[in-house]
Amino acid sequence: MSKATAEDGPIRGLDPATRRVLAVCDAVGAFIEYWGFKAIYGRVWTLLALRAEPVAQSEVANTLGVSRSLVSGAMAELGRLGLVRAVGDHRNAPYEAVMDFWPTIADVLRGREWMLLERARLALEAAIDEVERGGAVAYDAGRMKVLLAFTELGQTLLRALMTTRAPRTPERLGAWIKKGVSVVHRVRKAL
Amino acid sequence: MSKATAEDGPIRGLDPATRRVLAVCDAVGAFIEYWGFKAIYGRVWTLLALRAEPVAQSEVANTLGVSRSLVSGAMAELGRLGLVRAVGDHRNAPYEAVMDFWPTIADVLRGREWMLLERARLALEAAIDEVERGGAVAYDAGRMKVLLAFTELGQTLLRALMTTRAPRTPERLGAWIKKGVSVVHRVRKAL
DNA sequence: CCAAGTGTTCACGACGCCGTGAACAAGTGG
DNA sequence: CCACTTGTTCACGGCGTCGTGAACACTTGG
Repeated sequence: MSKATAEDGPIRGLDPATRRVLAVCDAVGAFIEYWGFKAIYGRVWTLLALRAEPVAQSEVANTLGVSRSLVSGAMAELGRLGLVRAVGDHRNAPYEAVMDFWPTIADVLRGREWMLLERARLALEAAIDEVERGGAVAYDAGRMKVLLAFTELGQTLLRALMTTRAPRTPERLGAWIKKGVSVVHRVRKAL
Repeated sequence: MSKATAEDGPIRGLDPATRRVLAVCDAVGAFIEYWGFKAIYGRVWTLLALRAEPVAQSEVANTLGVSRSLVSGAMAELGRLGLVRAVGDHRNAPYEAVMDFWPTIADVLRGREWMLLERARLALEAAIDEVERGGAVAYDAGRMKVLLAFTELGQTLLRALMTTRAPRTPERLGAWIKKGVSVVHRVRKAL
């Protein structure tokens, strides 16, 4: 947890708004770090997302208090993921955040969580088959089937998330999120 | 990804069922590793879950091909989390898996993801307040509100997951999982 | 035309984490 | 009673990763 945050370096003497924004950057960075990404990705993207105008890499580095090389790598990866875009075509064009990050999340879910669940599912099916035919009494086929059901539930949930598309315009996005909240409440009561 | 798996060591010459089960252990371990736990927790728990009878720590270590010290630490942590239980009260009592792992997942979600979302939410609210009153034109309050809505959606979803309790008996669990699958499908279409 | 600034690449140092093996405590069986 | 097994603790080695700073390519402004 002793990662570098915005509190390091001579960042203290900034205007209050920037400090609040840096707190948000750190919070988002910590959040997505738990999702297997690098914290710096979240911090860079969040800073770009909250800034009204595109920002140059060096300014990002200064504001976040990290080196330019780190920002360069992060920006390249974010651009490859489609989460960030250079506005203008010249080399030193400043960057802006892509606010429609759902496709990227869906891609990541598909490429990572799905493969993990699929691998577990196939292994479980093979084990069930082996135990039920070979009569290996040391293992419990019933529990295997419970775990198998969970992998299938997980894959169903993932498939639903992957095929859902959030609206791209901010107004519609707000309504969509509100609807999502109410749907979650309904499902909660249905179970 | 070059972690130690069941393929290491002299594990090759085991009966087919055990090899299938070890594949499942590795798959679950890899899955759980992406959720911020140690892979060994998942491997140990899965082995106990698939075995029909309680197992001693040393046998777990032999089967998985890891040291006893590693199994000891993992077993202590799993016991503290309520995912594993010693059957019998003497020191060398063998262990069995607790199949009702949902309360543990809920605890983890509450203690970790919730705090991360809450931190982001508070930081965002502070930033919005600062920008709207101070008129810091460099930052975009509208985008902040979009992110704030997402944190609220996430917290609503989390709260629903945390307060849901899966049934404890295997038969009911199967029905519950099936119902969950159909609910997911309905929600998918509703959006 | 050159000087300052910007973005990219790479080798390096530092840090943290994982798993091991050895030493120790506690039971068990002959 | 003693050898053997089991479980626990701890210092260590190995490994991967993260961020840095220096060197380089490229652009821009005076």
